[in-house]
Amino acid sequence: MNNHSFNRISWSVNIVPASGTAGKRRTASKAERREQLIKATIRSIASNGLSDTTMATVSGEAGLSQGIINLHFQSKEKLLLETLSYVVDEYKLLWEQAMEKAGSDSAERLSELVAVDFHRSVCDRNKLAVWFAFWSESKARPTYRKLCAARDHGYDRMLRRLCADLKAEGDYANVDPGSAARGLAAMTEGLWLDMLVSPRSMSRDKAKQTCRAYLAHLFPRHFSYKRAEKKIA
Amino acid sequence: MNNHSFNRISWSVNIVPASGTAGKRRTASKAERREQLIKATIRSIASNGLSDTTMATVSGEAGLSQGIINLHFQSKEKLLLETLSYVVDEYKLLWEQAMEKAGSDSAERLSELVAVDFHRSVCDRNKLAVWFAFWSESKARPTYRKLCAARDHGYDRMLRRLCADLKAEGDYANVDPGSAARGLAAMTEGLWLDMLVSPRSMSRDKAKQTCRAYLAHLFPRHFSYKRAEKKIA
Amino acid sequence: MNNHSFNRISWSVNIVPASGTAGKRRTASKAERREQLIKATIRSIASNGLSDTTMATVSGEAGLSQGIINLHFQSKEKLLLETLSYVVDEYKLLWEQAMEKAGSDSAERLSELVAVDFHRSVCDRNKLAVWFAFWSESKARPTYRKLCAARDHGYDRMLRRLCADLKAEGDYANVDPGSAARGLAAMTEGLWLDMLVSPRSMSRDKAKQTCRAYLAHLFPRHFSYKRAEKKIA
Amino acid sequence: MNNHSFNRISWSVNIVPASGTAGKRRTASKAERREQLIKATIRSIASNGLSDTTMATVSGEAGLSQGIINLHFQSKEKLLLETLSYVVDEYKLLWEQAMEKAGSDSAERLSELVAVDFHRSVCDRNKLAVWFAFWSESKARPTYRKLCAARDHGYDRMLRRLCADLKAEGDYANVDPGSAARGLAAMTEGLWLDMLVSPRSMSRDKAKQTCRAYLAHLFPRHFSYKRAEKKIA
DNA sequence: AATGAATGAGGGTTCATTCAT
DNA sequence: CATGAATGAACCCTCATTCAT
Repeated sequence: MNNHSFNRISWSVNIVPASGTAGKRRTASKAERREQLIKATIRSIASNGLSDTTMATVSGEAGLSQGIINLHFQSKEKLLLETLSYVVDEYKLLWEQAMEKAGSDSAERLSELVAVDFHRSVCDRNKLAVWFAFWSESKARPTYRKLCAARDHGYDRMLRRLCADLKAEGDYANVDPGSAARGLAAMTEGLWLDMLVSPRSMSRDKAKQTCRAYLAHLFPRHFSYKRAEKKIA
Repeated sequence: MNNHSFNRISWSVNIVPASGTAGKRRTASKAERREQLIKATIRSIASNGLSDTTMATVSGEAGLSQGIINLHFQSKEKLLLETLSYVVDEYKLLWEQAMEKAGSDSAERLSELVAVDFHRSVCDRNKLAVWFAFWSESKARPTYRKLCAARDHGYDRMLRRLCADLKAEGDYANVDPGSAARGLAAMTEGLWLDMLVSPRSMSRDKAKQTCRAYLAHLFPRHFSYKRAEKKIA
Repeated sequence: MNNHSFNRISWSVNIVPASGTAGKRRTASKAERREQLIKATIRSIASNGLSDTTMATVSGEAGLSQGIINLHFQSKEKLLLETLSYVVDEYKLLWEQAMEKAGSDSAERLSELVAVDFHRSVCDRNKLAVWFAFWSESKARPTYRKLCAARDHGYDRMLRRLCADLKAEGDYANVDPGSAARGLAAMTEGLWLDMLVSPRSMSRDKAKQTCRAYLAHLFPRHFSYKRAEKKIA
Repeated sequence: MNNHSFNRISWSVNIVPASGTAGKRRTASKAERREQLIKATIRSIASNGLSDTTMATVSGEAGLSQGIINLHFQSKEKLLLETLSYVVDEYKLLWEQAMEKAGSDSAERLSELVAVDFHRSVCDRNKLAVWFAFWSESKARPTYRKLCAARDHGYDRMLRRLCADLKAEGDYANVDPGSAARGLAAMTEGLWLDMLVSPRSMSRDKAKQTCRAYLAHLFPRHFSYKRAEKKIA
C-alpha cells in the first residue's frame, strides 16, 4: 500500500468500475484484489454512508461474492481500517511528493501545498466522504483518530514553518504564524466539507481561490489578489 | 420540537444526565420525554458513533426501556431526524437571537456572529459529533442534507452582506465579499472539526482568535490584531 | 437450575413437546423459557447430533423464533454449557436423593445406586446422547470435562467406600475395592453406551441385571444371582 | 482402505506427524495420500472435536492444501466415513489376528481378547476420541451406527461363546454367559471412556487389571486374582 | 404511558466445495 | 496431481420493531 508511484496514484483517481481491467479474472494478484475491494469500499461509503456500508454493499460494488472480504481482510473492521489507511497514505504521499518537487522558495512551497489540497485526486467527493466518515466517528473510535493524525504531525508543522518564513521575508508585523497556519488548515477542511455537502455551490477551483485570497491578505507581497495567483512566479 | 425559548436552550447546555431532574418521573410530559430521548441520542452518537448508535444505546443512555423510542418517535429514522433538527434549530435560534440583540453596526454584527459560532453551547463536543455525523452521511441521504442547509440559506447570505457592507464602509479594495464570506464560513467549520477531533490542540478560545485574526487581516480598520478584539468596541 | 424438587424432575422426564403446557404464551417466566430451550436442545442433540445442532434446530424444536436463544442465553456456547449442566445437575440430584433415602446398610445403598443409574430418567436416550456428545468433545474442550466431573468426585468415592464396606462385612478376601468400584462404574457407562447405540439389544432392565450379576459375583453373600435381586432385603 | 496387512497396521500405530517420511513428496501414491489425510482427520477430531473439525483443520494438520480432500475423498462426509472405517477395520483386524494366533484354549482366547482391547494401538487416545465421536452421533446418523456395528456381530458372539465354554469347562453354575459377555463388553467400553476423558486416573494397565479382576471373579478356576493374570499360563 | 419478552430480517463470518492454474 | 482464490449457502448473532401486559 506504500510504494505507489505518482503516476499510479494519478490513474487511481479514475476509479476503475467493477468490470475494469482486472475484472473478474479468477486469479488476480492478492494486492490487486485488495485494492479493488478498498476502492469498492470508498465508493460504498460515499454512496451509502458508513452506517449503511455492509459486506454486501462492498462486495456488490466490487462485483464479487460475499465471502471475498473475509478472505482478503479477515473482518469488516480491518477492511475499514485499511480503507482509511489507503486514503490517508495516498494523501500523505501526494503532499510529500509536492514538497519534494517544489523549490526552496517558501511562497512557492506554500502555493504548492494549497495546490495539492485541492488536487483533483484529493477532492474526489468519494474520498472526502471517507475522510469525514472517519473523522465523525473518531471521537468514538480512537483507532480512527490515530490513523487520521497524518495531517497533523507533518503537515501542520510544515505549514507553520512556511508561515513563519514568509513573515520574516516579507516583514509582516501583524501576522501570527501559528494563527495563520491554523486558519489555513481549518479553512481547507471547511472547504472540503463544502465540496462534500454542497458540490454545486463549491467547486475545487472556487475553493482554491478562496484559500489564495486568504494568503493574499496575509502575505500581500508574496501572493496577488488577481485570480489570486502567486505573485511573479 | 421547534419553538424552543432561549432560556430552555440555555439550560439545555448543561446536559442533564440520565437520572436528572426530570428523570424517571412516571408521568413526564410528551415533550419532556422526547427531549430526554433526543439528548440521549446526542450523547450516544458522540460516544458510540452514528454507526453504533442503536435503539438500545439510546434508551439505555436515557435510563428508559427498549420500546420507549418507538412509542415516542415511531421509528429510529425519525428519532435521528428529530435529533438533527433539534441541533440545527438550536443553532439557528442562537444565531438569530444574536442578530436581534446586535445593533445595526456591521462590524459589531459580524463580531457577534463569530461569538455565536464559538459559543459554548454550539461547540459542545457532543453536538459537534452530531453535526459531523450527519454531514458525513449527507451525500448518501438527501434528507440530512436538506436539514443541514440551515447554515446556508440564512447564515451565508447574511455573512456575505456583512462583508460587502464592511468593504464599502472601509474601502477595502482587495476584499472580495463572496470569497471573504466563504472563507470565514469554511474556517469556522474547519475549526469545529479540529475541536471535535483533537480537542486538546484546539480550544474554543483559540478557535475564536483564529477567526478574528482572519477578520483583522481582511478588515484592518474594523478589527484589531491585538488579541484580535473588535476595534474600539 | 438447582432447587428442583424430586417431583419436578420426575415430570421433567416426560418431555413436554413444543406445544406443551407453557406453549407459546407470549410471556412465560424467564426460568420456564430457559428450561423449554434446554429441553429443546437436548432433543436436538439427540436427533441431529451435536455437530448438526444449530440455533435453528433448537429454536425450531422449541417452536420459537431464532433470536430467542441469544435473548435468554447470550450465545450458543452458553446454551450448550447450561444444557450440559442441566443434565449433570439432574443426575447428581437424583443420586444424592437416592443416597438420602437409602438406609445405612451398604448393600442396600449400593443397590439403590445401581437403581438410580438405570432409572428411566437417567437412561432416557436423549439425555444419554447429551452425555456422550459432551464426553466425546471433552478432550478438545476442557470446560466440558470440568462440568462432567460430577460423576467422579462424589460418585466414585462413595462407590469405593461401599465396596470397601461390603468387603469388610462379608470377608471377601479376593475383592479389591478400588478395582470393584472402577469396574462397576465403567460397566455402567458401557451399558449406557449400549442403550444409546443399540437400544434394541440393550434395555434398561437387561442393563440393570448385568450390573447386579456383577455384584452377585463379587459379593455373593450380599447379592443373589436369581434375578440378581439384593439378597433377603 | 480395507486390505491392510498386519505390518502396515503395526507401523500405523506410531503415528507419523504431518511432516513424516512420506511427507509432502509431490507424488505420493493415492493410497498413501488417503491414509495421510485419514490420520490427520483422526488427530483433528481428537484435538478439535468432531464439531470443530473442518476441511481446513484436517488439511492443515496434514500440511497440505485446501482442495486436497475433495480431490481424494469427494466430500467431507466421505472422509469422515472412511476415517471411521479405518479405525473400525484396524480394530477388527487386530482382533481377528489375535484370535488366529491364540490357541484353541478358551481361557487363553478370552485373555487374548482382553489384551487386544487394551492394546496400545486400540487405546490410543486419538482413536478413542474418534470412536466416541461417532458413537455419539450414531443416534442421529444411521450410517455411523452401521459402521460401528463391527464390535457387535463378530466380537459379541465370540465373547458369548467363550463365556459359555468356560462355564461348561469350569462348572460355574452361577455364571450366565450372556450376562457375563455383555458385562465384559460394557466394562471395556466404559474403561475406554475413562481413558479418553480422564487419562490421568485411568491407565491402560489399570484398565486391563480391572477387566481381569472381573474375569477372576466370574471364572476363578481359570483366572487368578493375583495381579489378575490368567491362571497357570 | 411504559415495559420488556418476543420476533425475524439482515448483519458479519465460516466453511464445504469448485475450478483455473 | 496439487494448489489456493473464489464462491455462496448456512451459520451465529444483532437489532429495529411489535405487542401482551
